[in-house]
Amino acid sequence: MSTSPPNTRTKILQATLDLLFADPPSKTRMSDVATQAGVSRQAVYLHFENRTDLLIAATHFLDETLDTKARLAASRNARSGLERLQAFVAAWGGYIPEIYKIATVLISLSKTDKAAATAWENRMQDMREGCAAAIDALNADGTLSPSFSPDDATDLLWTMLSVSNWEHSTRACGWDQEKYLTVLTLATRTLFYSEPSKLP
Amino acid sequence: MSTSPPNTRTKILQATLDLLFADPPSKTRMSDVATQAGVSRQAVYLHFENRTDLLIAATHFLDETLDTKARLAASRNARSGLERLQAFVAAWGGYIPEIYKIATVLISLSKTDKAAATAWENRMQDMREGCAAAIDALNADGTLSPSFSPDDATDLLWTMLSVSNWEHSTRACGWDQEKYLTVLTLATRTLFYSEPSKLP
DNA sequence: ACCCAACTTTACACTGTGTAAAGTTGACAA
DNA sequence: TTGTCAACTTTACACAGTGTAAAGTTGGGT
Repeated sequence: MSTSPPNTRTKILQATLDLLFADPPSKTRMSDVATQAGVSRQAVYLHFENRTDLLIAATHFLDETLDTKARLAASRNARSGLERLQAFVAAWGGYIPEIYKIATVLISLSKTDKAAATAWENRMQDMREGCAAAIDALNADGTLSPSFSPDDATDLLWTMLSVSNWEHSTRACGWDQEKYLTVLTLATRTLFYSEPSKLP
Repeated sequence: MSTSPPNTRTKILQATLDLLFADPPSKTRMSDVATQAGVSRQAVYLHFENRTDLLIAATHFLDETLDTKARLAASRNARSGLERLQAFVAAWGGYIPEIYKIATVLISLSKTDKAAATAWENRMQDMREGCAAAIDALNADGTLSPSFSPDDATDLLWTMLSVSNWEHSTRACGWDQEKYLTVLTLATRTLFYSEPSKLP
């Protein structure tokens, strides 16, 4: 609804994302953000306590523009457990590239900054719930592989869909996004799905 | 053979490892290392160009004391492809906790430091060869799952055995080392091994 | 007695974060 | 019209950590 003049706070958040997703990659120092936003460095500190605070706010800001929740909720419409698993892998796997850059910064801040660590942990816990829901759906269908308990399957799926795995797949392995999705869909299916037995 | 008086270089490297693996965790600034080694901060710069150089040297130093090569070579004695896969998972999986701390530092330096990135990449490429050898052994036995090409299987195994996956498993998932090994052994077996067909 | 290499001491440049405080400006109100 | 207030700018500085520079010190070998 609102195409009103962007206030300074919004300009700063947008500038942060612009820099974070810039190609070629650029630094995201407080002064870079300020320059990009066309305000003074001090103005940034007027709106955000510190760099971590800014980056966490930028993450939320990005969520809004990406309509994160809606996209991840799509897998809830699947009819079977397997469908739901695959829809979740596709949704989350497709989402990662769009948050990758800021996720990386947040993760690396997490090592020294409690607030960043908590912010990232919360997102990862949300994501784990998606994993749990997919595994539970398989389990309800009776098509969860007997090799894994629901909890272990959830954790393993959670691990396999981590941002760092996506990074490794697309950087170190050199897979493109399509290949990543193909392989992960197949791998998770192989790991967690087993044909329903004929017996009741 | 040599229990000769440790020279300064060795004292510095040992001090670096002491700090890196200290519990509770401690900082590893150049001054911390110097203090721990009982030398001046400048002495550290006399032996190592910069912090990255020091940490890479410490990694090699750790390799020597851990006899890395020998441990990872053990899987070469396995008789079947499956045995070899499982031996490799066990060997590498058991190795990760011992290099985890320094690996983390090297990885985080990699983001800004070309030398650190190269050093870590080299190690990961060595590790990938172990993955490839295990997958090739399966393939030679005719027990590699037809779902994956040898290359894809190698990359996927490589990804699953990454340090960050170990970190996620033992931190976020809260698995202990034994559970990590159990789950990964089972998961890699499920993914990559298939019963030999009866037909020739 | 001298020298040299290895080390220490002191001091400083540089980057980036964060704090402090005084100045500017433009909108809105009395 | 003047005043005031919030948002912003400008300038300046403290602090941590890396890395450089250069002048001491010291102890073993010749």
